[in-house]
Amino acid sequence: MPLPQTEVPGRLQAQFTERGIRMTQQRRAILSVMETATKHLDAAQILRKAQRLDSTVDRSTVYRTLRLLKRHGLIDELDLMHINGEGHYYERRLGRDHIHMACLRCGKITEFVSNSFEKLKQQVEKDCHFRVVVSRLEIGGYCSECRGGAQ
Amino acid sequence: MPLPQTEVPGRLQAQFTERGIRMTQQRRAILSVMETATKHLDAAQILRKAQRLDSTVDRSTVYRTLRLLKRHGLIDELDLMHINGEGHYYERRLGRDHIHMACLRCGKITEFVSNSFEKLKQQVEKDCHFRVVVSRLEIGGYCSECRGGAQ
DNA sequence: TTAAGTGCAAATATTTTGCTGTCAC
DNA sequence: GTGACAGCAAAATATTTGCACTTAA
Repeated sequence: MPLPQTEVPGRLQAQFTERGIRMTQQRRAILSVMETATKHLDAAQILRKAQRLDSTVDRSTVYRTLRLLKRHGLIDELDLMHINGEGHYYERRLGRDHIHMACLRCGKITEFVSNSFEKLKQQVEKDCHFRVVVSRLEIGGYCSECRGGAQ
Repeated sequence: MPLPQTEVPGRLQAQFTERGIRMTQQRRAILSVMETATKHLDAAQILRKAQRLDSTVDRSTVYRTLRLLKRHGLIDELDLMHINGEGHYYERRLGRDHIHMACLRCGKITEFVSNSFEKLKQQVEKDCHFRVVVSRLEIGGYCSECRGGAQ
């Protein structure tokens, strides 16, 4: 039942071709941004970066493309515990789910892959008769650097 | 003018007194809504319900009170996997965290309390040296009624 | 008394939509 | 050629803020 880890850490673009989704210049720019991102980006940041690759990219195209990627399960939408307002963040979805931890003091985001998380999802499938498609575990708290003293 | 407050003053209100937070007529209405809610409400729904208890409650007071409750860890903010748009939902925070499962087909929200979830959080504390304060696990998928056939 | 809280209106985000022209296939 | 996709502008949502008045403690 777990997804085969066959996902080549290559191209979102390849996924598009494979699924017969039409490729455009603008989508290529947005996909490239998502592929090369080193941190979680919100829609405004994605727009800005995409426009550096293709100045014609419009805000609405970013939202439409994000929705498309989400529908196809190629990206995840995160809130990062709303540490910086009510916005949303996006990241490429790779083979394995990971936990996001947000430090309530310094704002640092840490990721953590855990077998127990996978087992927990299996338990949900079994005990709740619920077919798990996507999941998101976000934790707010204090990172090792910030938890000294009174925290 | 006293509120038509038939409910027993609940725990949220007691928490306010306990923490020395000033109580107002408007906050009492909002707290009462949160205390008696039987499902997850968004800000607009909370406003509407609170106004039925006290017609003077303003939208901004709702947002300000929700922020206050969140800061004090008395409510949780949820997205329910953004099944119905990009809005946010709120629920009272009770003793035990629970998992939210959202059916991608019928929209039903199910809750699940799991010991494994508690253990997972303990593992994060230990392995990541991260002090867990709040956590949120949301799962999107198909409930038992909706998973027949091709799902 | 007085600092905290409130409504109101306006300002900010954030996301979506209608329309018309364009482009990938 | 044609249906999907684009930009643009405006609408629809969602949330926050400045300010003068009110109120809980």
